[in-house]
Amino acid sequence: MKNYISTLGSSTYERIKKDIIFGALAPSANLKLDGLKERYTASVTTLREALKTLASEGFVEAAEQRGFFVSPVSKNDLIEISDLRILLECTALKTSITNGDADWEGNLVSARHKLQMIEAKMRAGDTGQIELWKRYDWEFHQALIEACNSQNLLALHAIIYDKYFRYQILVLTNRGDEAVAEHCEMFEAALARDSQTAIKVLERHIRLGLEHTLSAM
Amino acid sequence: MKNYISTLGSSTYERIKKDIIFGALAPSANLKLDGLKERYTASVTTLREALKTLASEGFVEAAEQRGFFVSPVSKNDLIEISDLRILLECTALKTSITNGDADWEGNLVSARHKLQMIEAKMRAGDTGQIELWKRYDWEFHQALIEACNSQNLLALHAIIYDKYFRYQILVLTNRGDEAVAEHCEMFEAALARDSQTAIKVLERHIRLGLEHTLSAM
DNA sequence: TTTATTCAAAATTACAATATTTTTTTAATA
DNA sequence: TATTAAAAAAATATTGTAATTTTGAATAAA
Repeated sequence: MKNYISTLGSSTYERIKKDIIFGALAPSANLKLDGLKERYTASVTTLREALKTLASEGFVEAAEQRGFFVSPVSKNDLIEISDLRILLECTALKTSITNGDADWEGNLVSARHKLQMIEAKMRAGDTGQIELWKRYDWEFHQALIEACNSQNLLALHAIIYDKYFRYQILVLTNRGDEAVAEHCEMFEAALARDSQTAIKVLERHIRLGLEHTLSAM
Repeated sequence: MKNYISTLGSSTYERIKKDIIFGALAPSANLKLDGLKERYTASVTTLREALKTLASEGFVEAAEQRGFFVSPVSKNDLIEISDLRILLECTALKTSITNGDADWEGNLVSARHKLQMIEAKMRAGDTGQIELWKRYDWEFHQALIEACNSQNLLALHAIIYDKYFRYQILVLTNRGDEAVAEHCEMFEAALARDSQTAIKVLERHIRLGLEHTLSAM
């Protein structure tokens, strides 16, 4: 269940990635190796490995011989990312609802329960657990599509999800109640094996999030 | 136009990737750093950077603390990759045909011309230019979807295309005439801005390639 | 036959050397 | 004097090597 991070290399990679997604490393920020060495207490070797990997995933850009910087953000990029998320996640959702077994249902119920708990807290004004909220939102969406029978699709989706999420954090404000209701609808439709409805709601969910974020940029 | 490779790091990355796609490094092959050091005349630092990047793209798998190996192949993986290629490339093709301008048409005509030339040679029995054939096939498919207005989509597609291609090389035999005809049909449909037909042919093109490869595995 | 222990192989990481880019300073020209 | 060009210096990225850690195999003890 837990994602054990054993080597310094992989934990450094995870930390930088998290800092980019949550904005601690701002879009377009210059990533000097000397600076990162202090910040993450790792050697250039380790840091470059992490940065190269992040570059290949698109969280970082590498300017040959001139270092790395955090991938910039733009309205156009957000639109591309949102369209891709709709494409990938809806495709996966459809087959997942068709194929999902009892384990899938159980896991989905569990994920939705945890998401509801944190959503209630957030609604009550507790904004100190954004990381946990991200995790539970992710686990819910992941649980929905997990039975899609394509590891390759899930892998691509995971990256796109994170990129979409960075924009949400960027504008800080949350859609709140509306998004919570969409999660409910998706959950109900999925359990009822109504993939058509589930997909429709998911697309709306992503598209409204896009519009909300766009208007705040 | 040309993809200049300036640092040892990026050229090493490209060489290993090519060796994986063309099978010089066989599926599941163990990638010991000492061995690679000789083969690519590069240091472990450089090699690890390349391998980590390839791992993040899925051409290599990294077993923490126990080294790297070439990603294995399987029928199931090929099916996943083919489905993803259809999803991504058909989506891109649709918008590309809608948006493509005169430059797009010109580039497409050029790409198709070069592809036809090499296809004729291949049909005549010249099998010594598989790398060039790969390049022209790629450039043709890329030219078709280039105007899709999503760099993010094109980036994901590029990786999936390469993974699909590795399987084609793996079974060595080529569909030949059939595939050539499909390229023609796609080209005509694209220029006629008949995206429905183009998409239909593209899906058939990929699916027949899949079946051809599957049956040889 | 199983469990420790030791040894060898291999991966990970730090550090140092090299090469490249960027900035600053100096010199030359209009 | 202002402006451009050249040279030098500083900052930074890239790459190689060596030290450290971890794993896997071989041997010895239970």
